[in-house]
Amino acid sequence: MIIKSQNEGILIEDISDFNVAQIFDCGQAFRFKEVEKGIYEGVAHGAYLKVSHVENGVFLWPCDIDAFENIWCNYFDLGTDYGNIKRTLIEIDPFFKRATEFGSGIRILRQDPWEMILSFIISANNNIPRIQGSIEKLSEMFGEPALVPNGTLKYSIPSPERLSSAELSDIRACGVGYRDKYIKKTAEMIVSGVVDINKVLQLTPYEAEETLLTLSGVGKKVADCIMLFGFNYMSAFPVDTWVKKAISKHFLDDSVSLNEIQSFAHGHFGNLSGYAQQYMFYYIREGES
DNA sequence: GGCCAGGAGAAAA
DNA sequence: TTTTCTCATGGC
Repeated sequence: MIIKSQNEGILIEDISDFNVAQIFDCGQAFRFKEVEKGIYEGVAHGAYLKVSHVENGVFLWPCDIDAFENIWCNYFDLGTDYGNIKRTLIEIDPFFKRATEFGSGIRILRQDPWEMILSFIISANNNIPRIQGSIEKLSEMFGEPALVPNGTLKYSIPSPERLSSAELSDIRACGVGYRDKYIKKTAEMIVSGVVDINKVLQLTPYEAEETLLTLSGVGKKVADCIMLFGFNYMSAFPVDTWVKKAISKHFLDDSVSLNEIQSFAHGHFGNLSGYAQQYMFYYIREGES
């Protein structure tokens, strides 16, 4: 991997296991979207970025060396060897030969914990386009405006403080339905200090999950997504309807309970569970007919 | 018009 | 403790 600063951006040459479309379309991030063919745009950790494949690598802009080192290198998890992870998963089960070839450029982003909490509360019994729309509306209504280089306005994810003092009807107007009260109450719990999300990383995976489960609108599956995408506990294995389909088709039988799937994943994939889950999710949703 | 979407929470068994 | 019902909303 070679990093070069040019044209008000960063060019990453000789990068492997990186596919922009797969990274942003595999259901882990909701605020990056394709604005032109092959060009994705979004806001993360309070910064604005465009990403695209170019002839000899991946180009990030607008971005200087400081922003790359402080934000984006970590955000895209560039320090992790995904080739090694894929080889290990294939050794564990040959199913992953197809799944990792299909999603060969997937990476688990390192996202903002609060953004993941808000996003995945909204995700419950919902679909991805609507989740994206709701988050965007919440950001426009309650977030802070940030001027981006092309002159348009982008908005940050609304803070817990702002949402805790918002009217339920205004939150619901963003299309979140009955989840309005979950959002407000969870925001209140974080503002009041009942749950300190800054201390979650000091906890064991079990303690972290127990803590997240006390938040309103956060059950087992949502907690696992927050663990995986917001705090990067790679032992987390979120089981949604798609992963349940994949597991019952390729590994266990049809009538397995969520607990059985969890223990199966933990036993087979261990600390690679989060990676395994993401290759599986992307493959079952977009790869298999 | 019923079913589904990256389910959670409360009631009922 | 486990199972069942209800909860907005839009797309098909």
